[in-house]
Amino acid sequence: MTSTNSQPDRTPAAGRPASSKSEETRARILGSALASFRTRGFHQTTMREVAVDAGVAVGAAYYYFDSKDALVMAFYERAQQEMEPLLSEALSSHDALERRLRALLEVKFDYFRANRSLLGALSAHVDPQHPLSPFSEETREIRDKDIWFFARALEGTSMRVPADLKARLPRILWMYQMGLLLFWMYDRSAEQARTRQLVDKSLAIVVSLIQFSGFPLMRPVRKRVVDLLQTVFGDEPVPARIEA
Amino acid sequence: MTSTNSQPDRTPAAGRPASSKSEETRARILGSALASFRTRGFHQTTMREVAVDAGVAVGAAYYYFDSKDALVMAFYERAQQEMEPLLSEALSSHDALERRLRALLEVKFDYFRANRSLLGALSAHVDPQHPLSPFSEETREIRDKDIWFFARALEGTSMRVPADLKARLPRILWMYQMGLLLFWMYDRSAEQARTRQLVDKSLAIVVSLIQFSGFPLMRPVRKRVVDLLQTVFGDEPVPARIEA
DNA sequence: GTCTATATCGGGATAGAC
DNA sequence: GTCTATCCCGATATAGAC
Repeated sequence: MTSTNSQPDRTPAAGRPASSKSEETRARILGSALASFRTRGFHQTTMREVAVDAGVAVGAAYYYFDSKDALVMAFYERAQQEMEPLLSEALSSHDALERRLRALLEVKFDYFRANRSLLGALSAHVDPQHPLSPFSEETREIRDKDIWFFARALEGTSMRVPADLKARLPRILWMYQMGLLLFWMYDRSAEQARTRQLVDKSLAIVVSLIQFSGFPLMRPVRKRVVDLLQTVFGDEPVPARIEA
Repeated sequence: MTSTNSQPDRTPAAGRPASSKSEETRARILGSALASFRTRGFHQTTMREVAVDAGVAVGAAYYYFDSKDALVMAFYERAQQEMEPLLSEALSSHDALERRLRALLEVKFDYFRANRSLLGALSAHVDPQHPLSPFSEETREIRDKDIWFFARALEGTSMRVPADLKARLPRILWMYQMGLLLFWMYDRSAEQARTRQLVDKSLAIVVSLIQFSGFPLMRPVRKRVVDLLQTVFGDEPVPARIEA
């Protein structure tokens, strides 16, 4: 759980023109792995099963994926890639901040609905040193792309947000999203009704807070909070847009 | 990581008069395990090593502890037990809420200082279904005892806290503490300076918030927050004092 | 380059002899 | 209560077929 070199791996875009055959095998292995993860959970799934289900030898599975964890990483990457257009669309159809944020969240929940347990395997890693952690160096690119959508959600709205807070807000909102997803993953209530309530109630509060933050009276409080945020997150700026 | 039956295990208090010899072996195994966890980390430590260091066979180690995880659970229990008197003392030497909370936190940080990596192994489990999770049924007793100290911290101070919030606050403060410990575990700054800053700044804000919460003007905001808390934590009350 | 087959190793966990 | 032998699995390495 500590050292798992999930190498850059052989993505289609990585080199020559996608060598169809190989890509197909890779996709089949990833597919059978995800299916197994979904039905039996990450830990119950063995690489031997994955290989058999995909109709290849164990060695082939390891040829394409450096480790079991690398399969999860591949899922993570694929998810981000597939969600990007959906997230862009979500933003373009709403103006008010609350609606925009909600739209982003809904894309995530919809996309991950079928993979709740899998997501659990991922978020089991809090340690930023672990490659699969949402806070690791290895997942930075994915994370930054995602944070960027929260920056866009803020940009595109008419609400005025103080500059000092605005610089921190995308990352905070991303954290807020992660918290919601975490709660959702382990929400045992029917149809995750509790998560739904949590989203409604917390979103309203979050947006109010952002609104209030601009009031002159709130300035001293805001300064203290921004200072706190700086302590937690350091000086990392909002990631610049990474061109696809 | 999903199913790990760490059974109630054979604690001295569990049955006959402590059968000294057996207890001694058990303690030796736990001791060598913790030593290994500290120096080499949880994952690098093998049960074979633990057994050899304790001068027993692997099977013997498994006779006393159902799994490697059970060793961590034993550590968790022992920690709670050993910290209780220290926590009581911390409370009895301070009056102001901020001082009382800080004193509780300091006991935790001091106690766990030598075991930072070990604590990491524990908190790797967010899933409330996992026995070792700080939110699991298996750790409920330990958790409840700990939450109870936050209730005491609130009780013993002169600050007036609205009843609706007061009922929720001990659990919230416990969560706050868990967040701080989590940050601390992975804080790579020298001497965990960042955690120290985080404690100082956040504690001031937390106490201010509690103070403000009683202002009549804050009532509507407070109601919304309390409602939110209820959604997250359900109706679980502050645990009653469990008599030792 | 893509894949099979197979062997080996380390490590958690267990069964059964003593 | 304790030990030995064993099992299973993830990971890795290698030899070689195509």
